[in-house]
Amino acid sequence: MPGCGMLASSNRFESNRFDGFGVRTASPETGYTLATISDVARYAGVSRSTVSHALSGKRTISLATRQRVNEAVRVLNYRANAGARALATARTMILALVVPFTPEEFAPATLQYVLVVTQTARSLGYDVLLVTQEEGADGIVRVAESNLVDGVIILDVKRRDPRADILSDIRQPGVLIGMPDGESTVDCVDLDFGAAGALLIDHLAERGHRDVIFLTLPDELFAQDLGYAWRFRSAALEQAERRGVALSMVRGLVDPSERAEALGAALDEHPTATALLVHNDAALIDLPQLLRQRRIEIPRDLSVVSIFSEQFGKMLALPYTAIDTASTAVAARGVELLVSRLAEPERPVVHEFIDLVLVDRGSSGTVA
Amino acid sequence: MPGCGMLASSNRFESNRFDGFGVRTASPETGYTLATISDVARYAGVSRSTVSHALSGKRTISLATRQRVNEAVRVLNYRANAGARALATARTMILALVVPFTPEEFAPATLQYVLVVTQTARSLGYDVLLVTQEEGADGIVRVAESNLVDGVIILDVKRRDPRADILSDIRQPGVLIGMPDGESTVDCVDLDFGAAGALLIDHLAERGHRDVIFLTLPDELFAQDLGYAWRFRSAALEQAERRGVALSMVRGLVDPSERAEALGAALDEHPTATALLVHNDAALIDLPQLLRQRRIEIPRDLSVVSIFSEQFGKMLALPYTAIDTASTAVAARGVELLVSRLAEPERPVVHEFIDLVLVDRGSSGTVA
DNA sequence: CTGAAAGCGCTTACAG
DNA sequence: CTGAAAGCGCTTACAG
Repeated sequence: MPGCGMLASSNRFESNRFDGFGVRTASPETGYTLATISDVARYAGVSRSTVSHALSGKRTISLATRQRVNEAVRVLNYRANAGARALATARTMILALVVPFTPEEFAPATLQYVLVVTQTARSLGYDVLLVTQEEGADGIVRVAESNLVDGVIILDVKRRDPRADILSDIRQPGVLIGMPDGESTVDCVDLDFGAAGALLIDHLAERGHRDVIFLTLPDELFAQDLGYAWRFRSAALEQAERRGVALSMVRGLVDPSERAEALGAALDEHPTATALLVHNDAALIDLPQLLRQRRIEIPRDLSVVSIFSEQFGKMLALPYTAIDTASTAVAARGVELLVSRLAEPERPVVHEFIDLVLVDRGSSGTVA
Repeated sequence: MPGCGMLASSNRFESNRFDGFGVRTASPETGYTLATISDVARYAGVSRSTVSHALSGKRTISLATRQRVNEAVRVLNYRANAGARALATARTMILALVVPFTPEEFAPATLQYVLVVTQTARSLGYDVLLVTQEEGADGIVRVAESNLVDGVIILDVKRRDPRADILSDIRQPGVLIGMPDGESTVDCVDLDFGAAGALLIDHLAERGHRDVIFLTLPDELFAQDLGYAWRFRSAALEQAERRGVALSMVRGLVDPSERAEALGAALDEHPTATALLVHNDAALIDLPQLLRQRRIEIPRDLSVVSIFSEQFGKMLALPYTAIDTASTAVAARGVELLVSRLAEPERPVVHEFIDLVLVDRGSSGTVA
């Protein structure tokens, strides 16, 4: 198809006739070319710098000129070329989001983070580029060093996270959604999973529970050094010790059939337990059935408290008193922190916890 | 912090001394600037065009020169600026992925599509930019007209999808992961949900089942005009008619507590049914419990066949004979189609179905 | 309030 | 086999 290449615009500037602009042709078959800032300037009868300033608002433009520019933009359907703008400003308005791919972890929560990060970023003027865990640290370096992104968001932060170290090697700022151990030099935000574990123990202790089953995440997630897993468990164990609560720890399993069986066995082995503390989304799927099978009524026979995301709870109608993991708030705040650092690179590093909210759904009773 | 701005590189080219290159300084505190192709050219003692060609391999370069360039790239840690490259080539090597945000739909499948799309794109040299459904059609137009992306991938395709129409308004090609009604002018790939519905009916009919409960997706998803929902249901109904199978349709519900109750009621209301056909992820969560409660044994008392993704099945250990939705294959193929269209814009449009695979897990028995 | 010009960092005909 | 130069489409000091 000779002579109709999409970039065949070499002589677009030769003519002064207004039909020479790079507007769309009627037929998409013939190809068309997008209007550039030069087209707009010519149509409006002003300079390119005036167009640029009129659109950015970075200097005062007379009303008449501004209107002419806006009209030209409208007629020519002009939109600034992202690459050219990025080159000129050294900002891409794109954030990288490093998405975890942890088969042992539960998908609904992960998707929620991805969606909220993207929406929040958009509301602040940024787009989101995905970097898969598969590509890992290399991916972060790649998109950073090629100046493809202005900042990096990391999910599923580990206590000792190599990806956090990489952030200090690159030009762009980053934010951790999750809390690493020690004094991170990068902004981070998370739910306070330690406080959450302690709070749930307190909740049970105050109601007289002294014999509690603690159903944790599968070992595979602890092996991945995930901060939220470790912090919740450690704090729950410590607080139980402090409050004189006997905590029988039961490890969650990844395999779904073994998973339910192990949980059932744990229930059977601890007939004296008056409460169940659950930090394990997968187990929450199995739990209702297991309790019903055993004719265990909540909270009469057993109190149950847990921690899960609002979305997950709604999906399954989980009727348990629980702390909301607040994934929406955490993810949104993470993006805000990153964007604020972009605006003010020298502001002090913040390590922020989102407020804990315990939703009482009546699944915890009092022991005499 | 005067004099240490990250872009303070204006006189980088004045000096011929080799310490003038834009390599990183030891301390990240002082800021640093990335090496450009000019730095590499100077270090290697060649022209910028030679560097460019040596790296792209687009023309033959003498071994000696190539080695010098590679060494310079290594020493200066050079990586091409994405924006500059995009501007010069009119290609960004980024694909837009329009992610659905359908609360009624099940998250695990959606995340799987996102992950596979991203990984496949990477393996073909592309990055993936997320466009949320929230921003909708405007988002597609925005990233396309600003030349932020080279192509667009659309998930959760509707039978009559306005986003598919938008694809013909933009310069970039698109691909639909899902099948719209009619002769789409854009490439699309999907599982053949129509054939899937018919195949499962055949499977039951061949085993003598004549009285079958058909548990469908919630009305909310049909209301969204989702192609896979409609096609599966229509085909199942038609094929049942053809094979003389009485199909009692039970609508899935979104609310999780009503959902299980309604399904239980349906089971009770159809005691003569010998089989259950399920196209509803959420219902599959509730099903094991409901069947156990009623002491219904599979396949002795009831045959169950379904359709779900491998990932979802694994998560719940679903022991049902079922068609695999093959989300991995579908998503990967979608990206391949888009990239192949990028390479060959004039190739004929393809509407492709991924092969159906029915996995027999022994949950369907024979009726005398 | 506005314009001419330089520059961002690449690629790619063009010329040798 | 290699280089000088133009050009991609923006923004932003600089000058008036």
